[in-house]
Amino acid sequence: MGRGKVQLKRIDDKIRRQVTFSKRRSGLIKKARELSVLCSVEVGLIIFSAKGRLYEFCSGERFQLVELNTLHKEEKNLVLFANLGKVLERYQIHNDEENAAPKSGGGTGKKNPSEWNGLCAGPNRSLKTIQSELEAQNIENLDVTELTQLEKQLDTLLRQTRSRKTQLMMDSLTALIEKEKQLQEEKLLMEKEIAELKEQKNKEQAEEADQQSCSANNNNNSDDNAPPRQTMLHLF
Amino acid sequence: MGRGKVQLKRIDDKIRRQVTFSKRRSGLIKKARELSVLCSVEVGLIIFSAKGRLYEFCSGERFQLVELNTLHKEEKNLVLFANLGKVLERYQIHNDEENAAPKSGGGTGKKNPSEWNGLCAGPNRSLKTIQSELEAQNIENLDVTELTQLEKQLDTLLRQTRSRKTQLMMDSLTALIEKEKQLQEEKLLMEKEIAELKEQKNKEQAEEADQQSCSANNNNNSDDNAPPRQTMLHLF
DNA sequence: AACTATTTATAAGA
DNA sequence: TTCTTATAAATAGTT
Repeated sequence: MGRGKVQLKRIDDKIRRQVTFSKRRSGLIKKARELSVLCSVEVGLIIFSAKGRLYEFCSGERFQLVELNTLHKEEKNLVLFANLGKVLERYQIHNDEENAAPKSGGGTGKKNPSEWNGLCAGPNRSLKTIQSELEAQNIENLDVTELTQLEKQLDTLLRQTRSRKTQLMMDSLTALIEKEKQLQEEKLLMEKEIAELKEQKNKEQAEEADQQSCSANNNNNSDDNAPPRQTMLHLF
Repeated sequence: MGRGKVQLKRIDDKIRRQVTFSKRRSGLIKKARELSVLCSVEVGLIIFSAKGRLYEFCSGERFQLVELNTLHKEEKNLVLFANLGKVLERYQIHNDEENAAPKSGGGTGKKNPSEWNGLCAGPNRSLKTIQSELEAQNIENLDVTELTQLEKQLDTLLRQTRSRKTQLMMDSLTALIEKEKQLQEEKLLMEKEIAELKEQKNKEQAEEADQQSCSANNNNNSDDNAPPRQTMLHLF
Protein backbone atom coordinates (compact mmCIF):
# COMPACT_ATOMS: atom_id res chain seq x y z
CA MET A 1 0.00 0.00 0.00
CA GLY A 2 1.95 2.83 -1.23
CA ARG A 3 3.55 4.05 -4.37
CA GLY A 4 5.70 1.01 -4.67
CA LYS A 5 5.40 -2.63 -3.89
CA VAL A 6 7.23 -3.67 -0.77
CA GLN A 7 9.90 -6.35 -0.56
CA LEU A 8 9.80 -8.41 2.58
CA LYS A 9 13.34 -7.68 3.62
CA ARG A 10 15.16 -5.26 5.82
CA ILE A 11 15.07 -1.74 4.46
CA ASP A 12 18.64 -0.74 3.93
CA ASP A 13 18.36 3.01 3.92
CA LYS A 14 18.39 4.13 7.53
CA ILE A 15 16.10 7.07 7.00
CA ARG A 16 13.52 5.16 5.04
CA ARG A 17 13.66 2.40 7.62
CA GLN A 18 13.10 4.83 10.44
CA VAL A 19 10.15 6.45 8.71
CA THR A 20 8.62 3.14 7.81
CA PHE A 21 9.06 1.98 11.36
CA SER A 22 7.24 4.98 12.66
CA LYS A 23 4.34 4.61 10.27
CA ARG A 24 3.94 0.89 10.49
CA ARG A 25 4.36 0.83 14.21
CA SER A 26 1.39 3.07 14.77
CA GLY A 27 -0.53 1.18 12.15
CA LEU A 28 0.18 -2.10 13.88
CA ILE A 29 -0.84 -0.80 17.26
CA LYS A 30 -4.01 0.64 15.80
CA LYS A 31 -4.86 -2.69 14.27
CA ALA A 32 -4.13 -4.51 17.47
CA ARG A 33 -6.55 -2.20 19.25
CA GLU A 34 -9.18 -2.68 16.59
CA LEU A 35 -8.92 -6.44 16.79
CA SER A 36 -9.28 -6.44 20.53
CA VAL A 37 -12.27 -4.13 20.45
CA LEU A 38 -14.11 -5.49 17.45
CA CYS A 39 -13.75 -9.09 18.48
CA SER A 40 -13.56 -8.74 22.25
CA VAL A 41 -10.32 -10.61 22.55
CA GLU A 42 -7.16 -10.07 24.48
CA VAL A 43 -4.24 -8.74 22.53
CA GLY A 44 -0.76 -7.90 23.66
CA LEU A 45 1.88 -6.31 21.53
CA ILE A 46 5.38 -5.19 22.30
CA ILE A 47 7.83 -3.55 19.98
CA PHE A 48 11.42 -2.62 20.59
CA SER A 49 12.81 0.04 18.36
CA ALA A 50 16.36 -0.38 17.22
CA LYS A 51 17.37 2.13 19.85
CA GLY A 52 15.72 0.11 22.54
CA ARG A 53 12.67 2.27 22.98
CA LEU A 54 9.65 0.26 23.96
CA TYR A 55 6.23 0.53 22.40
CA GLU A 56 3.42 -1.65 23.58
CA PHE A 57 -0.24 -2.26 23.43
CA CYS A 58 -2.18 -4.37 25.87
CA SER A 59 -5.90 -4.80 25.67
CA GLY A 60 -6.46 -5.93 29.22
CA GLU A 61 -7.18 -3.75 32.14
CA ARG A 62 -4.94 -3.75 35.11
CA PHE A 63 -5.84 -6.51 37.52
CA GLN A 64 -4.87 -6.64 41.12
CA LEU A 65 -3.12 -9.71 42.40
CA VAL A 66 -5.74 -10.02 45.10
CA GLU A 67 -8.41 -10.51 42.52
CA LEU A 68 -6.33 -13.07 40.77
CA ASN A 69 -6.83 -15.62 43.49
CA THR A 70 -10.58 -15.46 43.18
CA LEU A 71 -10.50 -16.36 39.53
CA HIS A 72 -10.91 -19.65 37.77
CA LYS A 73 -8.38 -21.23 35.49
CA GLU A 74 -9.58 -19.86 32.24
CA GLU A 75 -9.78 -16.42 33.63
CA LYS A 76 -6.34 -16.61 35.08
CA ASN A 77 -4.91 -17.11 31.68
CA LEU A 78 -6.59 -14.01 30.47
CA VAL A 79 -5.37 -12.03 33.40
CA LEU A 80 -1.87 -13.31 33.04
CA PHE A 81 -2.06 -12.34 29.49
CA ALA A 82 -3.52 -8.97 30.26
CA ASN A 83 -0.60 -8.32 32.49
CA LEU A 84 1.84 -9.40 29.89
CA GLY A 85 2.85 -5.95 28.96
CA LYS A 86 3.85 -5.52 32.55
CA VAL A 87 6.84 -7.74 32.21
CA LEU A 88 8.86 -5.11 30.54
CA GLU A 89 7.51 -2.39 32.69
CA ARG A 90 8.67 -4.27 35.69
CA TYR A 91 12.11 -4.55 34.35
CA GLN A 92 12.17 -0.84 34.11
CA ILE A 93 10.44 -0.14 37.37
CA HIS A 94 13.02 -2.26 39.02
CA ASN A 95 15.72 -0.36 37.28
CA ASP A 96 14.36 2.89 38.56
CA GLU A 97 14.32 1.69 42.09
CA GLU A 98 17.89 0.59 41.97
CA ASN A 99 18.97 3.65 40.17
CA ALA A 100 17.30 5.89 42.70
CA ALA A 101 19.46 4.30 45.33
CA PRO A 102 22.67 6.24 45.89
CA LYS A 103 25.72 4.62 44.41
CA SER A 104 28.65 6.55 45.81
CA GLY A 105 27.73 6.45 49.45
CA GLY A 106 28.31 3.13 51.14
CA GLY A 107 24.65 2.21 50.92
CA THR A 108 23.22 -1.16 51.66
CA GLY A 109 23.44 -1.96 48.00
CA LYS A 110 20.82 -4.66 48.29
CA LYS A 111 17.15 -3.81 48.05
CA ASN A 112 14.48 -5.22 50.24
CA PRO A 113 13.36 -8.38 48.45
CA SER A 114 9.73 -7.51 49.00
CA GLU A 115 10.21 -4.54 46.78
CA TRP A 116 11.70 -6.70 44.12
CA ASN A 117 8.50 -7.99 42.74
CA GLY A 118 7.95 -4.94 40.67
CA LEU A 119 4.83 -4.05 42.58
CA CYS A 120 6.32 -0.84 43.79
CA ALA A 121 5.10 2.42 42.44
CA GLY A 122 6.94 4.68 40.06
CA PRO A 123 7.27 3.95 36.36
CA ASN A 124 10.28 4.20 34.13
CA ARG A 125 11.51 7.53 35.25
CA SER A 126 15.22 6.89 35.02
CA LEU A 127 15.22 5.02 31.78
CA LYS A 128 12.94 7.56 30.23
CA THR A 129 15.13 10.31 31.55
CA ILE A 130 18.18 8.82 29.98
CA GLN A 131 16.37 8.22 26.75
CA SER A 132 15.04 11.70 26.50
CA GLU A 133 18.44 13.04 27.38
CA LEU A 134 19.87 11.04 24.58
CA GLU A 135 17.27 12.28 22.21
CA ALA A 136 17.42 15.89 23.29
CA GLN A 137 21.12 16.49 23.22
CA ASN A 138 22.53 14.27 20.62
CA ILE A 139 25.10 11.89 21.96
CA GLU A 140 27.61 13.58 19.71
CA ASN A 141 27.44 16.71 21.84
CA LEU A 142 28.32 15.12 25.14
CA ASP A 143 31.78 15.48 26.57
CA VAL A 144 33.79 12.69 28.09
CA THR A 145 32.67 13.34 31.62
CA GLU A 146 29.03 13.26 30.66
CA LEU A 147 29.55 10.18 28.56
CA THR A 148 31.27 8.46 31.42
CA GLN A 149 28.35 9.15 33.68
CA LEU A 150 25.92 8.00 31.03
CA GLU A 151 27.93 4.87 30.54
CA LYS A 152 27.79 4.14 34.21
CA GLN A 153 24.05 4.65 34.33
CA LEU A 154 23.40 2.47 31.34
CA ASP A 155 25.68 -0.19 32.70
CA THR A 156 23.77 -0.19 35.94
CA LEU A 157 20.46 -0.41 34.16
CA LEU A 158 21.67 -3.25 32.02
CA ARG A 159 22.92 -5.17 34.98
CA GLN A 160 19.66 -4.73 36.82
CA THR A 161 17.75 -5.84 33.80
CA ARG A 162 19.77 -8.99 33.58
CA SER A 163 19.37 -9.59 37.25
CA ARG A 164 15.63 -9.23 37.04
CA LYS A 165 15.42 -11.45 34.02
CA THR A 166 17.39 -14.17 35.72
CA GLN A 167 15.23 -13.86 38.77
CA LEU A 168 12.04 -14.24 36.80
CA MET A 169 13.35 -17.28 35.05
CA MET A 170 14.54 -18.79 38.28
CA ASP A 171 11.13 -18.20 39.79
CA SER A 172 9.57 -20.10 36.95
CA LEU A 173 12.02 -22.91 37.30
CA THR A 174 11.45 -23.10 41.03
CA ALA A 175 7.72 -23.20 40.55
CA LEU A 176 8.00 -25.94 37.98
CA ILE A 177 10.36 -27.99 40.09
CA GLU A 178 8.00 -27.65 43.04
CA LYS A 179 5.15 -28.75 40.86
CA GLU A 180 7.06 -31.75 39.64
CA LYS A 181 7.88 -32.82 43.17
CA GLN A 182 4.25 -32.55 44.10
CA LEU A 183 3.18 -34.58 41.12
CA GLN A 184 5.72 -37.26 41.95
CA GLU A 185 4.34 -37.49 45.47
CA GLU A 186 0.81 -37.75 44.22
CA LYS A 187 1.89 -40.44 41.85
CA LEU A 188 3.50 -42.39 44.65
CA LEU A 189 0.36 -42.20 46.77
CA MET A 190 -1.75 -43.38 43.92
CA GLU A 191 0.59 -46.28 43.27
CA LYS A 192 0.24 -47.29 46.86
CA GLU A 193 -3.50 -47.07 46.65
CA ILE A 194 -3.55 -49.23 43.57
CA ALA A 195 -1.34 -51.79 45.20
CA GLU A 196 -3.61 -51.94 48.23
CA LEU A 197 -6.71 -52.30 46.16
CA LYS A 198 -5.17 -55.10 44.17
CA GLU A 199 -4.09 -56.88 47.31
CA GLN A 200 -7.55 -56.64 48.79
CA LYS A 201 -8.95 -58.02 45.62
CA ASN A 202 -6.51 -60.88 45.69
CA LYS A 203 -7.38 -61.66 49.27
CA GLU A 204 -11.05 -61.72 48.53
CA GLN A 205 -10.45 -63.98 45.61
CA ALA A 206 -8.37 -66.21 47.82
CA GLU A 207 -11.14 -66.35 50.42
CA GLU A 208 -13.64 -67.14 47.78
CA ALA A 209 -11.36 -69.82 46.49
CA ASP A 210 -10.95 -71.08 50.03
CA GLN A 211 -14.63 -71.30 50.56
CA GLN A 212 -15.05 -73.02 47.28
CA SER A 213 -11.80 -74.90 47.82
CA CYS A 214 -10.64 -74.19 44.38
CA SER A 215 -7.69 -72.85 42.37
CA ALA A 216 -5.63 -69.97 43.84
CA ASN A 217 -4.70 -67.57 41.14
CA ASN A 218 -1.97 -65.47 42.68
CA ASN A 219 -1.65 -62.33 40.67
CA ASN A 220 1.96 -61.35 41.02
CA ASN A 221 1.66 -57.65 40.60
CA SER A 222 5.09 -56.18 39.98
CA ASP A 223 4.95 -52.67 41.33
CA ASP A 224 7.51 -50.62 39.52
CA ASN A 225 8.41 -48.38 42.39
CA ALA A 226 11.24 -46.65 40.63
CA PRO A 227 12.33 -43.66 42.71
CA PRO A 228 11.05 -40.38 41.27
CA ARG A 229 13.37 -39.44 38.50
CA GLN A 230 14.77 -35.99 38.95
CA THR A 231 14.54 -33.63 36.07
CA MET A 232 17.92 -32.89 34.63
CA LEU A 233 18.87 -29.32 35.26
CA HIS A 234 21.58 -27.99 33.07
CA LEU A 235 21.70 -24.76 34.88
CA PHE A 236 25.01 -24.57 36.54
CA MET B 1 -11.25 -1.70 4.16
CA GLY B 2 -14.08 -3.62 2.89
CA ARG B 3 -17.51 -3.06 1.55
CA GLY B 4 -18.55 -1.07 4.53
CA LYS B 5 -16.99 1.34 6.94
CA VAL B 6 -16.14 -0.18 10.28
CA GLN B 7 -17.31 1.09 13.66
CA LEU B 8 -14.81 0.77 16.44
CA LYS B 9 -16.97 -1.26 18.75
CA ARG B 10 -17.60 -4.88 19.55
CA ILE B 11 -19.26 -6.72 16.69
CA ASP B 12 -22.51 -8.02 18.04
CA ASP B 13 -23.24 -10.78 15.60
CA LYS B 14 -21.33 -13.81 16.75
CA ILE B 15 -20.67 -15.20 13.30
CA ARG B 16 -19.49 -11.95 11.87
CA ARG B 17 -17.30 -11.43 14.90
CA GLN B 18 -15.75 -14.84 14.50
CA VAL B 19 -15.06 -14.30 10.83
CA THR B 20 -13.62 -10.88 11.42
CA PHE B 21 -11.45 -12.27 14.16
CA SER B 22 -10.07 -14.88 11.87
CA LYS B 23 -9.30 -12.46 9.10
CA ARG B 24 -7.92 -9.65 11.19
CA ARG B 25 -5.89 -11.95 13.33
CA SER B 26 -3.92 -13.25 10.41
CA GLY B 27 -3.64 -9.76 9.05
CA LEU B 28 -2.25 -8.48 12.31
CA ILE B 29 0.29 -11.25 12.57
CA LYS B 30 1.34 -10.67 9.00
CA LYS B 31 1.87 -7.01 9.70
CA ALA B 32 3.79 -7.74 12.85
CA ARG B 33 6.11 -9.96 10.87
CA GLU B 34 6.51 -7.32 8.20
CA LEU B 35 7.38 -4.66 10.72
CA SER B 36 9.97 -6.83 12.36
CA VAL B 37 11.55 -7.76 9.06
CA LEU B 38 11.38 -4.46 7.25
CA CYS B 39 12.65 -2.44 10.15
CA SER B 40 14.80 -5.02 11.91
CA VAL B 41 13.08 -4.64 15.22
CA GLU B 42 11.89 -7.05 17.84
CA VAL B 43 8.17 -7.62 17.91
CA GLY B 44 6.12 -9.82 20.15
CA LEU B 45 2.41 -10.34 19.66
CA ILE B 46 -0.01 -12.60 21.44
CA ILE B 47 -3.71 -13.00 20.93
CA PHE B 48 -6.17 -14.98 22.98
CA SER B 49 -9.34 -15.88 21.19
CA ALA B 50 -12.58 -15.63 23.13
CA LYS B 51 -12.34 -19.37 23.73
CA GLY B 52 -8.85 -19.05 25.13
CA ARG B 53 -7.01 -20.28 22.09
CA LEU B 54 -3.61 -18.72 21.76
CA TYR B 55 -2.09 -17.16 18.71
CA GLU B 56 1.25 -15.52 18.78
CA PHE B 57 4.01 -14.01 16.79
CA CYS B 58 7.49 -13.44 18.03
CA SER B 59 10.30 -12.12 15.91
CA GLY B 60 12.97 -14.74 16.06
CA GLU B 61 11.40 -18.15 16.08
CA ARG B 62 12.04 -20.46 18.93
CA PHE B 63 8.91 -22.50 19.29
CA GLN B 64 6.85 -23.75 16.43
CA LEU B 65 3.15 -23.22 16.53
CA VAL B 66 2.67 -26.93 16.09
CA GLU B 67 4.42 -27.60 19.33
CA LEU B 68 2.55 -24.85 21.01
CA ASN B 69 -0.78 -26.46 20.28
CA THR B 70 0.20 -29.63 22.06
CA LEU B 71 0.77 -27.78 25.29
CA HIS B 72 -1.58 -27.27 28.13
CA LYS B 73 -2.73 -23.90 29.19
CA GLU B 74 -0.38 -23.48 32.08
CA GLU B 75 2.53 -24.40 29.94
CA LYS B 76 1.60 -21.96 27.29
CA ASN B 77 2.17 -19.17 29.71
CA LEU B 78 5.66 -20.40 30.32
CA VAL B 79 6.31 -20.65 26.66
CA LEU B 80 5.08 -17.15 26.20
CA PHE B 81 7.43 -16.13 28.89
CA ALA B 82 10.24 -17.94 27.23
CA ASN B 83 9.51 -16.19 24.00
CA LEU B 84 9.36 -12.84 25.65
CA GLY B 85 12.58 -13.59 27.37
CA LYS B 86 13.95 -14.24 23.97
CA VAL B 87 12.85 -10.84 22.82
CA LEU B 88 14.59 -9.25 25.74
CA GLU B 89 17.65 -11.35 25.23
CA ARG B 90 17.81 -10.25 21.65
CA TYR B 91 17.30 -6.73 22.70
CA GLN B 92 20.32 -6.97 24.88
CA ILE B 93 22.43 -8.72 22.34
CA HIS B 94 21.42 -6.09 19.88
CA ASN B 95 22.50 -3.36 22.21
CA ASP B 96 25.76 -5.11 22.88
CA GLU B 97 26.44 -5.43 19.23
CA GLU B 98 25.74 -1.80 18.65
CA ASN B 99 28.11 -0.94 21.42
CA ALA B 100 30.71 -3.34 20.22
CA ALA B 101 30.38 -2.10 16.69
CA PRO B 102 33.81 -1.20 15.39
CA LYS B 103 34.71 2.36 16.15
CA SER B 104 38.17 2.60 14.67
CA GLY B 105 39.54 -0.53 13.11
CA GLY B 106 37.81 -2.28 10.24
CA GLY B 107 37.16 -5.62 11.90
CA THR B 108 34.24 -7.68 10.73
CA GLY B 109 32.52 -6.69 13.91
CA LYS B 110 29.67 -9.07 13.21
CA LYS B 111 29.84 -12.63 14.40
CA ASN B 112 28.52 -15.53 12.48
CA PRO B 113 25.09 -16.15 13.97
CA SER B 114 25.74 -19.86 14.13
CA GLU B 115 28.52 -19.15 16.57
CA TRP B 116 26.22 -17.18 18.73
CA ASN B 117 24.40 -19.99 20.33
CA GLY B 118 27.25 -20.55 22.66
CA LEU B 119 27.48 -24.07 21.37
CA CYS B 120 30.73 -23.42 19.65
CA ALA B 121 33.66 -25.44 20.83
CA GLY B 122 35.68 -24.45 23.81
CA PRO B 123 34.85 -21.02 25.11
CA ASN B 124 37.12 -22.09 27.89
CA ARG B 125 40.02 -22.23 25.56
CA SER B 126 39.96 -18.55 24.82
CA LEU B 127 39.34 -17.76 28.42
CA LYS B 128 42.34 -19.80 29.45
CA THR B 129 44.39 -18.13 26.82
CA ILE B 130 43.39 -14.76 28.03
CA GLN B 131 44.00 -15.73 31.62
CA SER B 132 47.46 -17.04 30.99
CA GLU B 133 48.22 -13.98 28.96
CA LEU B 134 47.15 -11.88 31.86
CA GLU B 135 49.27 -13.87 34.24
CA ALA B 136 52.32 -13.88 32.05
CA GLN B 137 52.48 -10.25 31.24
CA ASN B 138 50.98 -8.26 34.00
CA ILE B 139 48.06 -6.16 32.89
CA GLU B 140 50.04 -3.14 33.93
CA ASN B 141 52.40 -3.72 31.07
CA LEU B 142 49.83 -3.77 28.29
CA ASP B 143 49.42 -0.79 26.07
CA VAL B 144 46.11 0.68 24.94
CA THR B 145 45.94 -1.32 21.75
CA GLU B 146 46.49 -4.57 23.55
CA LEU B 147 44.01 -3.62 26.23
CA THR B 148 41.44 -2.75 23.62
CA GLN B 149 41.85 -6.13 22.05
CA LEU B 150 41.64 -7.81 25.42
CA GLU B 151 38.54 -5.83 26.21
CA LYS B 152 36.93 -6.99 23.02
CA GLN B 153 37.77 -10.61 23.70
CA LEU B 154 36.41 -10.48 27.20
CA ASP B 155 33.32 -8.75 25.99
CA THR B 156 32.74 -11.44 23.43
CA LEU B 157 33.20 -14.17 25.99
CA LEU B 158 30.85 -12.45 28.35
CA ARG B 159 28.20 -12.20 25.69
CA GLN B 160 28.59 -15.83 24.75
CA THR B 161 28.34 -16.79 28.36
CA ARG B 162 25.15 -14.86 28.81
CA SER B 163 23.66 -16.25 25.68
CA ARG B 164 24.56 -19.76 26.74
CA LYS B 165 23.12 -19.23 30.18
CA THR B 166 19.83 -18.03 28.80
CA GLN B 167 19.68 -20.91 26.42
CA LEU B 168 20.32 -23.44 29.13
CA MET B 169 17.62 -21.95 31.27
CA MET B 170 15.24 -22.01 28.36
CA ASP B 171 16.12 -25.65 27.78
CA SER B 172 15.43 -26.44 31.40
CA LEU B 173 12.09 -24.70 31.24
CA THR B 174 11.17 -26.63 28.15
CA ALA B 175 12.24 -29.90 29.70
CA LEU B 176 10.29 -29.22 32.86
CA ILE B 177 7.19 -28.34 30.93
CA GLU B 178 7.49 -31.57 29.02
CA LYS B 179 8.01 -33.52 32.21
CA GLU B 180 5.01 -31.98 33.87
CA LYS B 181 2.83 -32.86 30.95
CA GLN B 182 3.99 -36.44 31.10
CA LEU B 183 3.35 -36.66 34.82
CA GLN B 184 -0.11 -35.29 34.40
CA GLU B 185 -0.86 -37.95 31.85
CA GLU B 186 0.45 -40.70 34.08
CA LYS B 187 -1.62 -39.38 36.91
CA LEU B 188 -4.71 -39.45 34.78
CA LEU B 189 -4.10 -43.06 33.83
CA MET B 190 -3.63 -44.06 37.43
CA GLU B 191 -6.76 -42.28 38.44
CA LYS B 192 -8.64 -44.28 35.89
CA GLU B 193 -7.15 -47.51 37.17
CA ILE B 194 -8.09 -46.69 40.73
CA ALA B 195 -11.59 -45.84 39.71
CA GLU B 196 -11.92 -49.16 37.92
CA LEU B 197 -10.58 -51.15 40.83
CA LYS B 198 -12.94 -49.43 43.21
CA GLU B 199 -15.84 -50.09 40.98
CA GLN B 200 -14.98 -53.77 40.77
CA LYS B 201 -14.73 -53.90 44.53
CA ASN B 202 -18.09 -52.26 44.94
CA LYS B 203 -19.64 -54.68 42.55
CA GLU B 204 -18.26 -57.64 44.42
CA GLN B 205 -19.48 -56.24 47.69
CA ALA B 206 -22.85 -55.74 46.17
CA GLU B 207 -22.91 -59.32 44.98
CA GLU B 208 -21.88 -60.53 48.39
CA ALA B 209 -24.54 -58.42 49.99
CA ASP B 210 -26.99 -59.84 47.52
CA GLN B 211 -26.07 -63.37 48.33
CA GLN B 212 -26.29 -62.80 52.05
CA SER B 213 -29.31 -60.54 51.63
CA CYS B 214 -28.18 -58.50 54.54
CA SER B 215 -27.30 -54.95 55.53
CA ALA B 216 -26.17 -52.77 52.65
CA ASN B 217 -23.27 -50.69 53.77
CA ASN B 218 -22.92 -48.37 50.88
CA ASN B 219 -19.44 -46.97 51.07
CA ASN B 220 -19.87 -43.56 49.54
CA ASN B 221 -16.34 -43.10 48.33
CA SER B 222 -15.91 -39.46 47.54
CA ASP B 223 -13.49 -39.51 44.67
CA ASP B 224 -11.49 -36.35 45.02
CA ASN B 225 -11.09 -35.80 41.35
CA ALA B 226 -9.83 -32.31 41.85
CA PRO B 227 -8.54 -31.03 38.53
CA PRO B 228 -4.77 -30.77 38.42
CA ARG B 229 -3.86 -27.82 40.54
CA GLN B 230 -2.52 -24.89 38.65
CA THR B 231 1.15 -24.26 38.88
CA MET B 232 1.66 -20.94 40.52
CA LEU B 233 3.24 -18.72 37.99
CA HIS B 234 5.14 -15.78 39.32
CA LEU B 235 5.95 -14.73 35.86
CA PHE B 236 4.14 -11.52 35.44
C1' DA C 1 4.30 16.62 8.88
C1' DA C 2 1.24 16.53 4.65
C1' DC C 3 0.03 14.75 0.45
C1' DT C 4 -1.41 11.26 -3.11
C1' DA C 5 -0.86 7.22 -5.99
C1' DT C 6 -0.94 2.67 -5.06
C1' DT C 7 -0.98 -1.39 -2.70
C1' DT C 8 -3.02 -4.06 0.81
C1' DA C 9 -6.54 -5.55 3.95
C1' DT C 10 -10.90 -6.94 4.54
C1' DA C 11 -16.49 -6.73 4.81
C1' DA C 12 -19.88 -8.63 2.56
C1' DG C 13 -21.55 -11.80 -0.53
C1' DA C 14 -21.33 -16.32 -2.90
C1' DT D 1 -14.83 -22.87 5.49
C1' DT D 2 -12.84 -20.69 1.32
C1' DC D 3 -13.10 -17.51 -2.80
C1' DT D 4 -14.33 -13.34 -4.91
C1' DT D 5 -14.90 -8.54 -5.28
C1' DA D 6 -15.89 -3.84 -4.15
C1' DT D 7 -14.25 -0.73 -1.15
C1' DA D 8 -11.91 1.11 2.94
C1' DA D 9 -7.37 1.68 4.96
C1' DA D 10 -2.59 1.80 5.14
C1' DT D 11 1.39 3.45 3.52
C1' DA D 12 5.76 4.36 0.04
C1' DG D 13 7.51 7.83 -2.13
C1' DT D 14 7.24 12.61 -2.67
C1' DT D 15 6.95 17.56 -1.23
